[in-house]
Amino acid sequence: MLDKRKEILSAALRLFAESGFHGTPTSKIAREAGVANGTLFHYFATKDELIVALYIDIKERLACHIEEHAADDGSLKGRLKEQFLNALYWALDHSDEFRFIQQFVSSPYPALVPHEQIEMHTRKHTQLLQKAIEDGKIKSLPVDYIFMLINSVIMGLHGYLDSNDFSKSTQHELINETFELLWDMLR
Amino acid sequence: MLDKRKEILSAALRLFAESGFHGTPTSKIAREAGVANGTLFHYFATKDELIVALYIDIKERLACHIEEHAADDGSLKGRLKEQFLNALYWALDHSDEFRFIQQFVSSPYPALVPHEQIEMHTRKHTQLLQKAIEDGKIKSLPVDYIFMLINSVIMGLHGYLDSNDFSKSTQHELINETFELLWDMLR
Amino acid sequence: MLDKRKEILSAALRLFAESGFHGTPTSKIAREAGVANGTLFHYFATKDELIVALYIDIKERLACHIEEHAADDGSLKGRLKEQFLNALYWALDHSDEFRFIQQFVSSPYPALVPHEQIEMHTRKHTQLLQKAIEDGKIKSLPVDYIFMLINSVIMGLHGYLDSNDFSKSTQHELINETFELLWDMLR
Amino acid sequence: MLDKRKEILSAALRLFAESGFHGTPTSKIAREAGVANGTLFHYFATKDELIVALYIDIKERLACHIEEHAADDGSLKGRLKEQFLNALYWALDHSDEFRFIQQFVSSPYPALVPHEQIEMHTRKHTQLLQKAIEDGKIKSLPVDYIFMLINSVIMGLHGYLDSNDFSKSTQHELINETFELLWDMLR
DNA sequence: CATGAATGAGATTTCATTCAT
DNA sequence: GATGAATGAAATCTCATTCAT
Repeated sequence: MLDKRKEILSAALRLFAESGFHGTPTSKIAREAGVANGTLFHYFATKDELIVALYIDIKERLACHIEEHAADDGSLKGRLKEQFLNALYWALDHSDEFRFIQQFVSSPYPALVPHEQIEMHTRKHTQLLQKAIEDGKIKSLPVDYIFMLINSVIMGLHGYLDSNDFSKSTQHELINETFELLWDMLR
Repeated sequence: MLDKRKEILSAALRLFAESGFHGTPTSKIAREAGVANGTLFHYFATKDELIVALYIDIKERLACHIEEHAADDGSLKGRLKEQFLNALYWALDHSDEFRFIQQFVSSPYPALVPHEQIEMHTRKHTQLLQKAIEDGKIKSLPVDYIFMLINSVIMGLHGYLDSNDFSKSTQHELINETFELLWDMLR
Repeated sequence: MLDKRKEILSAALRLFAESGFHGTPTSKIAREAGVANGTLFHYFATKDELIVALYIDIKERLACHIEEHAADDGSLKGRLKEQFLNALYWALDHSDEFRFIQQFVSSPYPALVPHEQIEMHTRKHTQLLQKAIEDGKIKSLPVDYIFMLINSVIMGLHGYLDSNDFSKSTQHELINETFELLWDMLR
Repeated sequence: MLDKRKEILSAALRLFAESGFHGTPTSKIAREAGVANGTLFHYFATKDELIVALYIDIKERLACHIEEHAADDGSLKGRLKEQFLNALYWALDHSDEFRFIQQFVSSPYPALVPHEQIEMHTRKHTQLLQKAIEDGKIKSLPVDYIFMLINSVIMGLHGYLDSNDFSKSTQHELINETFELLWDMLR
């Protein structure tokens, strides 16, 4: 085994998505990760710390993904759309991660995350929006308000696609249409 | 005490919103409800059953609220707006209920709710949308898709209002504006 | 319902035989007997009292059965055989009762039964043996020793017949043969 | 402490014999064994599992005892007698074990013991009987039938000796005489 | 670093029993 | 007598965490 820390995070993610934070004992995580019970506590002092670390880990991976796939050329609308699509495709491909995040944000855990950590990740997304507002491309509304609207729609659309059983192409169509709706709304 | 069952549900709601399902022992719920430990299990065979019962209870109360405050006269847009406002004001006035629901839906519990129960509550809301589509008032898209979009925005906006500290009038303005954005988007 | 006390005893017997004393809650007994939870405690102050009452009840019914079916005429051997057969057939026809008794005697409950109660029932059986010894029909050994031997064989044979699946006639044959073996041994 | 598992089994045996399975809380067993409450469940997943494990443990120890003390030379009768005496003396010296076994077999627990486990232990005893039948030393009856008869008498005699207060020599005499009675019966 | 036996506080649940109606 | 909601002590079992090896 190359990296026990990663094995633990990966096992934890799988199990948390399946049974929730409290339905998943640390012993089960350790077993699933192929390490001893106590080893988990070498890497994460407490279960809470593991959960928060997993949250940060996922957020970073998501940010990387969006950054990597950002088509830097093109119009502002095109770049925003790119982000929107990337976020959704990532979510569809990483439903464990997505369920974990949802669980996390509607739990008392976020209080344990250093505030700047959260800022940092959202900053990246809001920068583009900020520019779009300043350029008059979209309505002049508070950035975080717009960010919230877009985010909500992403969450909702993901849930919708996840619980229905659409074909890849139907999914693609719906995602595109939804972005257009959003764009019309914000323009 | 008039109704111990209600006392238990009410105490559970308060504590779940505060500390989460698993951060709240049944013993604390019983104490807070002013009943004996065993009494809780007289009304709810398991803690899980209590959680599901609470979910259904809240959903019913929300549905009643929206129904009661539905302005039956007026345009379709007016009636939809009424529902939108009602949902949001109810959520703002019942933040415990709202946090509970959020926790609930992003947990493994929904699997325990009989499917028809869920249908029943959404049906009421979708009927009006269905009519709006048929009358050509809003875009011809799947009802549940539109319902999802509206819902997402309600959830997001609630979270936004909840975490900022706006005055009542600013809140009102934001809610109205948001509805108008939504309406433009769907029209 | 004619006699709630009897209904309770009857339900208790069935359930005790099935799940043991401690695997059977009083609430289940009450439900099965078709009476309210608290009613059980009108008739039996405690669960222990119910168990002991049931033991005495069964012992009395067994004694009655043996007495009723005692062929008073005939040889001593014939009368003993009659008792042996009656005991076994009763046991085979009343396996719940038999399992209850077995459970009872290998539990701490017998300590709660007034000693004379026990004496009374055995007296009836030992009287005939006493006479047989005095008449020189069977070996001159302590009565309670012989009683123990016979009893043991009855218990063992019952278990044997119960766990195998013999036809009625094979059962009958085995019972007869066993008595003859016993008789030869004691003669 | 050398072996916590053994300490737990030993404490459980003592307490079960004294107060029955259900009169003995696991917490008391742990305390008596000098281990923490949770340690018990490290070795035995449930209380039931502990009870079954204890049963198997005792059965094995009994089988070992009988095997070890088997006088391999001598006549068939002599060897059978040896087994009979060994079983009885073991039972008299291990009354806790014996009471436990009695309790166990007249409870719903035997259903939890894998069938082959039971077979295995009885096999050893029945082999000698099988041989005796084949050699024409004892009556030609089913082996398990004869085994049952002998067993019943052992159980009964043990109870008899246990509840009376005989001297060692009287005990010895009774055991010998009983074997002779049995032998005459089976011969 | 890694292990996994050991811990013990605490959680859920059961159930004999009481008592107001 | 009969009821069944209410009780609360106690039982079983879980699990995050520690620590000697």
